[in-house]
Amino acid sequence: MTKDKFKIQFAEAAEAAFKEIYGDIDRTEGDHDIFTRDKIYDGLETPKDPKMGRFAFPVFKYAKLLKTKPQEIATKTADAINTYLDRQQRTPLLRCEAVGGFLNVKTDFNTLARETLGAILSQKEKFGSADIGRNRKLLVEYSSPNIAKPFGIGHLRSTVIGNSLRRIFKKLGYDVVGINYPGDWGTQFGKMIVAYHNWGNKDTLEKDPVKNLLELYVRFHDEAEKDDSLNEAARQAFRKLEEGDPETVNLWEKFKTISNEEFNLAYGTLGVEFDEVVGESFYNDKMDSVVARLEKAGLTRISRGALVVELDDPNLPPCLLKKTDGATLYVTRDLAGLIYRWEKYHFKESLYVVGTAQSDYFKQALQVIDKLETAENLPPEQRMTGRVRHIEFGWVKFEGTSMSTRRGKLVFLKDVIDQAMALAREKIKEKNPDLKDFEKTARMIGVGAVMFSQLSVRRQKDINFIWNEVLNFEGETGPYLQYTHARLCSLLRNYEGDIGGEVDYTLLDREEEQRVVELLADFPETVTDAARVYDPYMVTAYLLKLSAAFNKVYQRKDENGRIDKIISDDRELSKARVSLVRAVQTVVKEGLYLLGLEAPEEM
RNA sequence: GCCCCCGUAGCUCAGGUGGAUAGAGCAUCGGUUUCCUAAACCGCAGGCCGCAGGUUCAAAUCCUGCCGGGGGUACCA
Repeated sequence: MTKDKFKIQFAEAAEAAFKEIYGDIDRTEGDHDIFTRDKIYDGLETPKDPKMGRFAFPVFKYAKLLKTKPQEIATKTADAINTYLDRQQRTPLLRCEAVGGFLNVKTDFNTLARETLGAILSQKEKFGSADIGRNRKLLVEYSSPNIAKPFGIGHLRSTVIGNSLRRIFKKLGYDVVGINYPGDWGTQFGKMIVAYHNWGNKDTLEKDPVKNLLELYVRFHDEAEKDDSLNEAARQAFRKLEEGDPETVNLWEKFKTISNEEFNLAYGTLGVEFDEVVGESFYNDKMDSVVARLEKAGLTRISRGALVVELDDPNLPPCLLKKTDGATLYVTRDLAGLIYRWEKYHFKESLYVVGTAQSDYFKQALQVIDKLETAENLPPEQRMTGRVRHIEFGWVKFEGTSMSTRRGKLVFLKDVIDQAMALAREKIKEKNPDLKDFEKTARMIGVGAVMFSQLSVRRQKDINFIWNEVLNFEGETGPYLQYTHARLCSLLRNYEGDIGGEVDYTLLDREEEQRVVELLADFPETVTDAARVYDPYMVTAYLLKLSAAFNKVYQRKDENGRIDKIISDDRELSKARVSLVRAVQTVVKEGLYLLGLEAPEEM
């Protein structure tokens, strides 16, 4: 956690004040002193209305213990805190005010502005960075699409969330390894192989590979409903693949190549990056040793013809390692992957950005690992239990209905991006026809709108993909943030003077401007917050607030109803305001980067 | 059946470890541009926070039950 220095100062002063006034009362709760600065720091909240102060401390909880009305506690301690602060500081930075049972704290604007804006202008995009992750290896697995299926918007969510988390943790100094783990193995390939033999051929496959693969996939499930023998054939085909039958392997390779080309195209347009791409099949030769290890630990048994590990959790079925026919399962490879990655990286943490539907499978896999490490009596530092985390997210529904690859009912990412870009072109033609980087900007905006759609709610929630909302560039959207950034850049282009050197921040005396400064000061905490809950949404919400606050400054009107311009004849005032603009631009750009969106300078 | 998640304005969502009059955006309606990019800004309107109890000085937030939606529930991933 990046701690706010103002809050720390307050907590210290409050501790001293409480002890001074209520020193003779037994202040312990259990064996903990309730008036420590840490407790007070943790009890700080943000007032509903920013006008009430930058932060606040409720004292209701002390009323019973101190046998005093909350209002009285607040009034008395507010005075004592202010006195204490006055003694400590030459220039008072904080001012405390009792309102009801709250201690509302206001920070001295000049100090806040000087420190915050100064830091942003000198650190630039490094503002908000930290080293709390130093020497900590962190793995993030995301995207992980299934080979032989088109890249639909269903896969988009993991891709976008993971990509963002990778950037957020890097910013905090973690040594991050972003991993793509495509599903290139499993019974589904048996299905594809059978489908290809029955209804496919080389020519149609080469003409439109991706489309043809989907057709085969859908047709298989269609026909398998009527004819169960197809499923049996698929199982056999998969077993042949596992046994290394050359012709089957060959076909599998072809499917893989086709899909990889499509995926890489998608990652390219989205600007999504990975440090490592390792498919499920990579673990094919690493499963035996895992199974052997589990057997040696005495954890396996045969149940209904399958090799399983029984779990202690009564809510989970046994974890299947091998099917009756000896073929492996998804979880088997995942276990191998878990162990392989642990041995390779000895990570501090390993994150799996995978949908909530697989939550039970993760529990199973992790409990198997836990049982194994316990059975082997490993010392704590050699155990990965507790370091692996399933970062789950809700479904992506389409216009209120659920998508299904099997029924061919899905939305292609490419179509979505094409439509978004088409709309972006239209808008540019309408609003800024002379724009130089026309196509490039249209792509930034279109892709930004699509990616934003995946970052606009907390990850645990389902997302309803609605065309009208994704293709809307107004209000709380990606293009709105990008537009704000472009406007900020435009101001910087228009300003003739210099920015650095002495700036008189007291000139930023409008309420709207001060609100922006306060928000800028919150950026570092926002980044650590997003990391703490593993959710880029925290950054999204922050950027929307910051942009809205800045846009208010931008269009603020003076007493005469005229726009109070940032750049005016008043050189000192302009300088102060443009410094603010520069700071906002820096933070918006960096925030967009953390989300994985590009920040156009003009649009 | 059992387990997990969710239920806030017409729609999509915010409301960190309970706190000060429940907030945004979209849509609707009205206003702002002799232009520092109106992809913006301002305003009107819109709510028994699914229902019923309980804990608390204080509950949208915590506990229990019910109703409604989604997901999972050994040989798919």
